[in-house]
Order: sequence, then structure tokens, then C-alpha cells
Amino acid sequence: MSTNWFSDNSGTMDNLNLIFSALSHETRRGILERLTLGESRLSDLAKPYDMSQTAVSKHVRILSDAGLVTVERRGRTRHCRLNAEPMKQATDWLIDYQAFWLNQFDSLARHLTNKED
Amino acid sequence: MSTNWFSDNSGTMDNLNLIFSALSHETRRGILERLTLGESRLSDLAKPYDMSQTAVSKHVRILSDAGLVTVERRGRTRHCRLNAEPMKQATDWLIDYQAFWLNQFDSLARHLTNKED
DNA sequence: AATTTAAAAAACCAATTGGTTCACTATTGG
DNA sequence: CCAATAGTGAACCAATTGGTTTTTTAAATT
Repeated sequence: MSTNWFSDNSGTMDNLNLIFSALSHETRRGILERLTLGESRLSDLAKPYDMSQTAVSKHVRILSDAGLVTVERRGRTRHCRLNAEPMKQATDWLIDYQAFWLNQFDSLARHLTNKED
Repeated sequence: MSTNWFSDNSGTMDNLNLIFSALSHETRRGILERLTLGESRLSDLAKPYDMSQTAVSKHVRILSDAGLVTVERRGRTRHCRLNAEPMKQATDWLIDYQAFWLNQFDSLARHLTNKED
């Protein structure tokens, strides 16, 4: 697919892999949702979950690797906050994709209903 | 996160896991992009890729499990086509999420610029 | 009927994921 | 200084992923 109309060969594909992969786990989506309410310490982030803080820390790391969360060290605590800009890459892919698909669907619908082609 | 404003407890989370996970691999996004051009046999789908047809078949299976592709058996060939409706779930999550985030950002911006709060 | 073709199934493998526990490093507070 | 707190790092584990090759099934072709 290297010569497809969608490709850009600018390294954003790798980002998309990381971003979609990060979004594919419920815990991580939960963390992101939580962070829309405002910045949070790691330990606070971990509280609602029935898993070790170490596990949550790993999830945060994955979000951070995907660029979706930034972690600022402040004393002995880590403060996480959203960085939604990279998320836009994912949204854009989906929107573009849907545009193409809807277009195709419209063509099909036009064809089936014989309205204007 | 079971009592979060985002949750719906209606099983769509599992779908989101499958959908985002399916989207997190370049080959699978490539297949979807290819399918926006129209339906395709599995063997044709596999041609551009430097991997076995079995591997591509597995990718298609993952897309199919996520509901993004439907496979119709026609004689000895399998014909794949898009089913973009489930994709809307992913788009909706991202859009909703961005809305919340942008909202938060606006609040922050207002606060920082001291314009109206 | 025999051969080729399309695709899945099965068995296998290395690498990754998602979790654990335990040890360690800082940092804060008494 | 000492104890408690916040967090990471390392080692470990079972399950999953992404690929392979080989086998099998079923349909099309000759």
C-alpha cells in the first residue's frame, strides 16, 4: 500500500499505530476521560482501578509514548495531563476515511436508485 | 471508571476495544483504505503485501471480528467489503472526547487570558 | 476424472501485552 | 535522622499478536 492515495510517508503512520493501539484498551480510555476533568497525580489516577499502581503506571506510559498524555515530575509526584493534539491525527484519519466511504456509499445509493447516473 | 459520565455499560466498550485495536495496524488500515475503492477478493487484497495470504486472511478476520468488514463467500472466492457503520462508534468516541477536551481547553484559555471568568 | 486455484485450518514460533510482586530511589514530613 | 509516601525498575508469568509453513477443503478448469 505504499503508493496509495492515503499514504504520506511522513512518519505519521507510526503515530497512528501508537495512538490507535493506546486507545484500544478500556483502562487507557478511562484514564483519558478522567484527565478531561483536569490534571491528576498518578496515584489518584490509579485509585478507581482494581489493579496495582504499577499497572496503571504502565498504561500511562503507553499513553505518554503515544503523545496523548504528558507527565510532569513535581517533587515526588507525577502529574499527568492531556495532550489531545496527537489524538487529532486519529480523528483526522477516521474523518477522511469516513468521507471516502460515505462518498462511495452515496455513489452506490445513486446507482441503486438510478437517480443521477 | 464504571460510574463515569462516558460509560454506557451497553457493550459498546468491547466493540471500541476491537475497533481501535483493528485500526492500530498499518496493514489493516491499508486494507480498509483499499476497500473504500470497492469490494475485493481476498487474494487481490493480499497482492500488494509482502506477506503470505494466510497472514492477510488473519488481518481480514480481525477486521471482520471488529465488524468493519464483511466477507461473503461466493464460490471458492471470498469477497470483502466495507462495513463502516461500526467505525462510527470509534469516530463518535473521539469526537465526544475532543469536545470535552476542547471545552476544557477553552476554559483554560479563558482563565489564562482573563477574558470572561 | 485429474489438476489447479482460493482460502481456511492447524501447528508452530518469537515478540509483545497486561498483569503481578518485590526491590529500589527519591521526596516529604515529624 | 527516621518513617512514610510516590513512583519507577526489574524479574517474572500467562495470554495474545503477527507472522510462518504445511495440510486440508472445496470449487473451477481442462
